[in-house]
Amino acid sequence: MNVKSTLREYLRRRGLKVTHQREEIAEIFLDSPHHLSAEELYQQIRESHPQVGLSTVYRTLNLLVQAGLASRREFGDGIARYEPVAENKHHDHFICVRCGAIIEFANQKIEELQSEVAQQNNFTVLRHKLELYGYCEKCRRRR
Amino acid sequence: MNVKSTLREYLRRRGLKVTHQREEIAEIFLDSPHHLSAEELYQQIRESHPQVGLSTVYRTLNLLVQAGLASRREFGDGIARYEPVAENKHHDHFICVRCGAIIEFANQKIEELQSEVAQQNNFTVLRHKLELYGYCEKCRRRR
DNA sequence: CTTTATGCAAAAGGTTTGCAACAGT
DNA sequence: ACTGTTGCAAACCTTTTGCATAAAG
Repeated sequence: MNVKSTLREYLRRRGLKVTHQREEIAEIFLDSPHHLSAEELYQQIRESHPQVGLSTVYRTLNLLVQAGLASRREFGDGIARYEPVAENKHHDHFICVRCGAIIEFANQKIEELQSEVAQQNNFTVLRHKLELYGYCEKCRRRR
Repeated sequence: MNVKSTLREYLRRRGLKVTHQREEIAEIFLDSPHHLSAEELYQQIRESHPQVGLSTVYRTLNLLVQAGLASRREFGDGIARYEPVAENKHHDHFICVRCGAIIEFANQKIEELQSEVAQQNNFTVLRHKLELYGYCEKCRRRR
């Protein structure tokens, strides 16, 4: 709902149009588990709105990314995933190499580390991605 | 050269063949700046060996990854990059969002952080990727 | 000789785009 | 009315694959 109104504002500010499709896609995007691919979002949409096209899903996701409301990630399988940009809730990802589970975690020290490294190297850091690959709790036992 | 001999061993151990193409690709892979895409490697190869096909480059890169000699990375533009796996020299990446430069850096604290987070969440971490996105030294001035 | 690799072209798979019909402002 | 958007199909781009030929062991 917050994303929806922010998107509306974003669209109006640039003379773009607030369409049903965009609103629907934004809504489903919000209510879904994180790390949705375009195809998955498309399947969800078509349950309630069978006429929506896959291209519109892609176009709207790109729009959300441009508006800073979504971020696009690639975890190495060639399929892009999108997730809402939560204002104050940055998190990172653990990816299980055995079962493929993607688990979020947050760690305060990462922020410190980030600015420290940035200073050392004269970078201005806008954002970061940290991914840990290994075995999740279940899979480490079964290994 | 180390990669080349390790690759040779890897191939022999599984009854695969040591071909000119594989040796050439491994060699160029070594001598090149990091973060090479398959296409870039292909262009390099063809300067000295115009008969080599792009599929062979892909196949050999996959081989190198399977052998643990290369790692495949995706930085968000849909093109996979490959880099040699340096045994004891883990590093991470800074990506400039303005000029696209990819700069490596290393930070010891990352390792500590990693095991800490792993413990907290009951993961077994095999490897990690940390990417910082922002402005590099040049671009932050010109901004 | 037998088996695996190569190069080419074609296929795949995800994502983007051209265009005529359509909807928002 | 005007301008931007949609859905469809086709195009695109990177990566993979099938197959006949070539090279390695």
